[in-house]
Formats: sequence, structure tokens, C-alpha cells
Amino acid sequence: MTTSDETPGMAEHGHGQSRRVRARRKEARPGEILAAASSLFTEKGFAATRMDDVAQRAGVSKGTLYLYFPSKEELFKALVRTAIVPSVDRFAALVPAFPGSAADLIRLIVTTVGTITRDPAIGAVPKVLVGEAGNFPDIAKFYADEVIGRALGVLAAIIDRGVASGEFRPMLGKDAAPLVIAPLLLMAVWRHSFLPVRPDLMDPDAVLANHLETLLRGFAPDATRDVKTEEKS
Amino acid sequence: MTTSDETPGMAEHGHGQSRRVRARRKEARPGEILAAASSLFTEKGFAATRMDDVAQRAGVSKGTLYLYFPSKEELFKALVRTAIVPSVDRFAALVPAFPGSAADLIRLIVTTVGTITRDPAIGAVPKVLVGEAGNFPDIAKFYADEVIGRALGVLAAIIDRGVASGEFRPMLGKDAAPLVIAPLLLMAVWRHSFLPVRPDLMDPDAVLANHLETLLRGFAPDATRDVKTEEKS
Amino acid sequence: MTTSDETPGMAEHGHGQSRRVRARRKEARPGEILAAASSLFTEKGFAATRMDDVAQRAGVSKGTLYLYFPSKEELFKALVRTAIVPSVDRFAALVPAFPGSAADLIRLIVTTVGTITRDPAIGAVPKVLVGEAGNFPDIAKFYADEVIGRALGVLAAIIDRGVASGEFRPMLGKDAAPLVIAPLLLMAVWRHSFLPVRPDLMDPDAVLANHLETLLRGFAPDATRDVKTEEKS
Amino acid sequence: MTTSDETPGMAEHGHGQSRRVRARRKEARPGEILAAASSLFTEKGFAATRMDDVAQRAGVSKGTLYLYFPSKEELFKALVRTAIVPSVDRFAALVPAFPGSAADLIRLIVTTVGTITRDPAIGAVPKVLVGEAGNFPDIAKFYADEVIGRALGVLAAIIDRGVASGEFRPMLGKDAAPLVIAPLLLMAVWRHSFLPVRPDLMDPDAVLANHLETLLRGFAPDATRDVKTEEKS
DNA sequence: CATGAATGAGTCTTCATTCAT
DNA sequence: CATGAATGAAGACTCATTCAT
Repeated sequence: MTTSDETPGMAEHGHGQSRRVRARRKEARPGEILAAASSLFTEKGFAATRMDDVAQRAGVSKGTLYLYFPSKEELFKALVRTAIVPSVDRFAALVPAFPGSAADLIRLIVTTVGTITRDPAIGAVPKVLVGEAGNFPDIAKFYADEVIGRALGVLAAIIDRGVASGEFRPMLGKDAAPLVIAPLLLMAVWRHSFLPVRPDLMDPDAVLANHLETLLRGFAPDATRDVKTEEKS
Repeated sequence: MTTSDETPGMAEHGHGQSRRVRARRKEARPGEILAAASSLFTEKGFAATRMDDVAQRAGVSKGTLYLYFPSKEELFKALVRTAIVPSVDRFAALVPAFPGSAADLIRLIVTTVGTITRDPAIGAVPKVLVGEAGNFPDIAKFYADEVIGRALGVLAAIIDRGVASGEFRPMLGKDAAPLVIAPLLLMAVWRHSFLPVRPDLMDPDAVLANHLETLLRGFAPDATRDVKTEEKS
Repeated sequence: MTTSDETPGMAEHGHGQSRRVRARRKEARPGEILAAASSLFTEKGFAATRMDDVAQRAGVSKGTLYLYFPSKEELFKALVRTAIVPSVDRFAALVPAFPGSAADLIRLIVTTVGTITRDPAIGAVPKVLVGEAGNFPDIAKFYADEVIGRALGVLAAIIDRGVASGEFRPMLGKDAAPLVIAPLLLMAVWRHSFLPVRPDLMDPDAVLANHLETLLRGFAPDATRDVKTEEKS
Repeated sequence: MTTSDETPGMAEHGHGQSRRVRARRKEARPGEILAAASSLFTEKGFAATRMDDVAQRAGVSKGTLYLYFPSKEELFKALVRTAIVPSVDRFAALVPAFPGSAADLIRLIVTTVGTITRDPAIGAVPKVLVGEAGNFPDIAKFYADEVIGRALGVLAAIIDRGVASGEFRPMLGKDAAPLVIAPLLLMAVWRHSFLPVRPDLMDPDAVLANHLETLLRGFAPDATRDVKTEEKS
């Protein structure tokens, strides 16, 4: 807020070059800090991460942190905003224009998200949120609204579309959407929390492959098959 | 407020009686403390829970905590031990003796665990572990070994049995087991972290019902059907 | 608040003595802390006094401070409350019952307050308030209401009484009351701020003696008076 | 908000003109900074005023402050020097040449100073000094020497002159001089610290009028005097 | 001369842990 | 065994001061 880039074009006239260098640095700072914060929040959790550590890893002093983010909590919120929201936006934009079937779209989403969660800077967020949501209800609210709500909405719409076209068996998209992402989240969390100590227990890639297979088979309509054993749960 | 001085006048009557009460209390203490710790860890996370709060909710003094648990971390480990491990044991014992089909067994497990995760004292643990695993690798290891490893092992065995008997389509139990619990964990976390702020986004019961339906349909073998569109993902 | 002395009489039965000692210490703590805070606020001002210093001078640890006062500001408020308000109460109670003339009463008050302001623990307060009133409007309000307002009210009542009885020349007590205390405040501040560096500039006792003389002469009515009652104070 | 970029386009016209403006500005800078510092010290006290705020209110950058004043403390010293000392000089010069009586001179001084203390830039100084004298003994010393000592000296000389001429009753000017300024200081402080929160408690003008009346009556000699010259101020 | 980004020492406050009673 | 007053290390945040541009 105080760091608004006022009159950005003006400086070009005089010693524009020197300004340029400064400006580039100044503009890069928030990103560097966010990257440092992301990796530390992932490793240690929100509460256990000290601002000193963030500063050190970002290569700046403690005071500089507060030049760009007014508090630790705001730093985390900014992380959520910059790391997650754009991804959701991308997918939301994808849906209406997608040419293929609903199953293909789900396949695409699961595969892509599965890849994204490998990025520590992104996988961190769900992990931290799970741990800290109770302490910071406004963060939880923000995340629930901006990320989860919209992501589930997009998925539910896809599923409902598949149901309407007869591609999927009858069900409510709202009740099925969480099933699509549940294993993705589990894998993201797993990678960050348990894979380091027990790499043998789970092979994320094999699990995700099986997830897609099982999910789409499970969504398929009855057709003329005789697999009508499972009625009510 | 929570620290109601229950039965304050009782002890005055006689030593025998008061001692009885004392003794009974004394044995109950660890359990009361664990219960208090569990609910607080759930609500606020491990780092944000103060020993003061635990003492208050347990109705004892802060010093008493340290009579039973040498540190906050040990308190948490004890919580994991007492709250989770027995449940896993119970299920592990169930598997070999179970008379029904593999699908029935999975149905039983999912339903039962789904109910269990409603108990805040138990739902807490995964949530806290996710958030704190990075800080306390030995806890993560302990939990990965004692709980996750064994739980997944049990599930994998069931699935492999179902595959062997032709009840399920060919797959590795190891790769499928996580799919059984992923939505269960998601619901447990959801209940604790986001349900309070966005109760409209998800109906846990409906999701779990759909989970069971989708999962078992997805596990079913091909039979003589023509749903052979999904080969490799 | 959390330190409520519940069931204070009960302990007498058992090891009452040991409790006694503890209790005495615990009860003395707030006073010791207030005394330390008072002297430090006097010497250095509110903002420049570190809680570390207060703790050290009070002979306790930093944490102990927060056991009794939830913040630095509350510590200061408590100081105002305990150091000043009772004195004002004492004088307010004095006025209606006083047998002598209005002049005698003013003489008594000025002399007594003059003595009181020698006590560093009390002289501190006006000094600090002057410096910090702008930062802590609620403290200023509290002090203006509880101390200044009431003190001026008492003095104004005395003066109005003197005017009514013909002992003083016609004037409004409200406009004259501040004149009574102005030199007292000046002396209090002087003692704390400038006496140490320039002890020669002013002799507080001689000034106060002259103040009394000048004030009561100045209050005397015109007329054919022989107001030679006030000799030396 | 206070930092309005006044005349932003002016400099673009020509170098000669812009340089003029610059030069004029440059000379005005110290005064602008001092004015900003004065108003802020008044409002918030010395310690609670940030150099950021001073810079902003003065309309310059933080770095510029240090171009003119090497430190916060020196800034304050300069404030004392420029705001107060000249006033005292003016009065000191007045005394020997004054044609009227001692009472008239005191009347003049009290009235003038009473007006001056309305200027926030000047009323600030005593207020701040009171609060900070303990922290900055050299400031206190400087102020006690340069301002208080000389002011009291001037007043004492006037009073001694009045005593010598029989206009005043016998007394030491040194002991009476503080009485002249005590209510003035009280009013100055009052205006800054308490008038905002309790405007009803005191009417500074009425009090000062009564002060003059009471003081001069109180200074008058006993005897068969007819010093009934002073009616209303 | 002027700027404002960067610094880091210093301060308030919290909380796990200890120990005299 | 139980208590709770006391401790002090640690962390978030502020702000006077510096210096490259």
C-alpha cells in the first residue's frame, strides 16, 4: 500500500536506468519473500516458522519483510492468493470451452493437479491450512470461499454435465466432486508429511493412476451390465 | 468456567471416603488430560494449544500435567497411541475372521471409520499430524509406522483377497488402499477445519455414501460388459 | 482475575502457616511492582521505561509482571489508581467536616499536598501524565475525571464557601481553584525534571511559602479590611 | 494525505524558475521540518513521534531529515532553541527600558505569554520537556539554563524592583517569580493534554484573568495603601 | 541535494517448564 | 501427589539510522 509504484513512467526521462534496476529489485522482493515463506511453511508449519527464518531464506532483513507484508498472517494470506487462486482460475476458464467428454476433462484435471501438487510451493498450502485453519478462521473462510468452493463448483458442474449426457450414472455433482480431489489432497499431504519418513508405504503416481481408473469406472452408468449388486450403501 | 470445582465438600467427611474418591480420580487423570488435550489440539492445533488450557479443561493444575506427561510433545504422542492404535488393532483383528465378501468388509470399515471420525477426539489426530509432521519427524515416523502403515496393510490385504477371488478387477491392493481412506480423511479434516465456516459446501454423509458406491463400482471386474473404454490413464 | 483467592478461610485447617507465607508474598507483589514502575516512570517517562527494568527493580522476572498486570499500559493505569485516587478521596472527605475558616483549609491542603509531592511515587504521576496524555487519551480522560475534576471541585467549593462568608473577595471558585494547585504542580514537576540539573534555580519550600502568602492575600476582600490573620505558614 | 504533492508540474517549465523554487524551498526546509516536529511532539510526545511522521508532515523524505538534523534528539534541541529562546530574549530586552510600573510590566508579560502559549508550536516545548527531561539530562540542562533560568531571572528582577520602589510588599523576587509563571505553564499543559478530553473543567482565559488579579493583589504591600488601580485586566 | 529501500538492535509479550510449599 | 507462582528463552513487530541511486 505504501509501496505503490507511483508515476511509473515518469522516471524514464532522466536517470531511468538506475531506477530500472531498483525497480526490478523492488518488484522482485515480494516474490522472493513469498517463495521463502512457502518453503518454510511447508517444512515447519505456519506457527513454527519464524519471521527471522523467512527473512534469512529470502536473503533480506527482518525489517524488509514488514515493508511488503504487514504481518505474518498477511504473508500467509498473500501466499494463498498468489499460489492457489490463479490455478483455480485457469481451470474454471477451461471447463466451458473444453471439447472432449466429461471423463476426459476429469482425467485432464486430475493429471494436471497431480503434477501441480508436486510443486512444494503449492502443495504447502493445503497442508498448512489443514493445520492452522482452526486458529485463523478468517484464513479458512477466505480459502474455503476462494479455492475450495470454486474448485468443487467447477467439478460438480462437470459431473452434472456428464450425468445429463448419460456419460455418468445418476448422482449429484455436489456429492461426487469431493471424491475427485480427495486422493489428490491425500497425495499432496503425504508427499510433504510422510513420504520423507516412509517412502515405501505409498507410490503416489501408481495411486493416482488407480484413482482415475476406479473413479471413472465408478462413475460409469449401469448400461446393460449385471454389476447391479451394490444398491444401497 | 470449565474448571468447575466438582464435589468440593465431599472430602471433608472422612478420610476413607475422600481417599476413595481421590484414588478413583487419580486413575482417571491421564484419561481426562488426554481428552482435554485432544479436544484442544483439534480446535487450535498443536502449537497454538497452551498447556494452561489443557490443564484448565482437564480440571487440574498446570503442574499436574507434568506429573503424568513429561512434556507437551510426549502428551501428543500419548494421544496418538491411545486414541488411534487400538482402533487399528481392532480392525486388523477383524479381517481374517470376517465371514462376508471383501466388498462387505470394505463397506463395514468405511462406515465404521466414517462414524469414528465424527468423534473430535479422534478426528483431531490426523489434522494435527498433517500440520506438525514436519516439526516432529519422530512423531510422524511413529504414526506412519503404527497407524498408517498397518491400516493400509490391512486394507491392501482385503483388496488383494477380493482380487484373488475375482470379486474385484485386477489391481494391486497397495495402490488401491489409499483410495479407500482418502475421502474419509478429507471428511475428517473438513469437519474440523472448514465445516464451521462453510457448512453449505459439503454434506459429509452424502459424500461418504457416494464414496462407497463409486469405490465398489470402480473396484468391480469387467465381466462381460463393454465398458472397456478406459485403458491407461 | 484468574488469581482469585478462592476459599480463603479453608486453608487455615491444614498447613495454614505455609499458605500464609505464600499469600503474604503474593499479596505484596503488586505493590512492589507498582513501586518499581512508579520510580522508573518518574525517572525515564512511560515510553522510555522498559518492562525489563521494572521487573529488575521489583526483584522479579519479566514474566511475573504479566501475572499481575496484563500490559504496560494497564500497569500505568493501576499506578494512577492506587497512587492518586485515594489521596483525593481523603481530601474530599475532609472538606465538609472541617471546623476552621476557608483560608485555614486551603493552608492545610497546600501544605499537605506540598509534602505529598515530595514522594517520588506520587510526584511521578503528573509528570508522566503530562508527557503521555496525548498518546493515551483514555488514561488522560480517566485522570481528568477521577483526579483533576474532583480535586478542582473540592477546591472550588471551598473558595465559593469563603466568598459566601465574606472571607474572600467575590470570584468564581471554578476560576480560582487552578491557581491554588498550579504552583504545587510546578514544584512537583520541577523536583523531578530540573532540580537534579539546576538545584540553585529554585527553592521549592520558599516558593510554596510565598505562594500561600500571596494567594491568600490575593483572595482577601477589598474593603476596610484588617486581614492580618495570615502571618507565616 | 498531509503529504500533498503541491505544485508538482511547476518545475517542468524552465530550469531558472525551478531552481528559484528549489532554492527558496531549500532555505525553508529546516523551518518546515521544525514546524512538523513541533506539532507532532506536542500531539504524541517525543518518544512516540516517529521520524517517518515528521518527514511526512514536513513533506520531505525521511533521508532529508538527516540532511538537516543529525538525530532525533538534535532535532528536538533545535526546536527548543528556535521556538523558545528568542521569546525570552525579547522579554529580557524589554525590562530595563520599560517605562511603566512593575505591576504593569508583569501584566504585560503574563498577557503576552498567555497568548503565546496558545501557539501549539510553543506550548509543545514545556509539555515535552516535562515528559522527557529525565531521559535527556543535557536537554533539561540546556533548557533550564537558556530558558527557565533567564526567564525567572528577568521576573525576579522586576519583582525586586517593585519591592524596592514600595510597589510590592517585601519579598524575594527569586521566591516569587515562579508564582507568576506557574499558572501560565499549567494552562499551556492543560490546553495540550486535557482540554481535548474535558473541555468543561477549566476556562483558561478566565483563570488567567483571575491569576493576574490575585497575583497583583497578593504582591501589594500591607499598610494604608490605596493600590486600587488594578480593576479588570 | 533528495530519495526511500533496507537494516537490525531493541521492546513487549507469550508460554512451556520448574519447584517450593 | 497436587498446586500455582515464578521463570526466562523465544518470537513478532517497530523504528532510528544509513546509503546506493
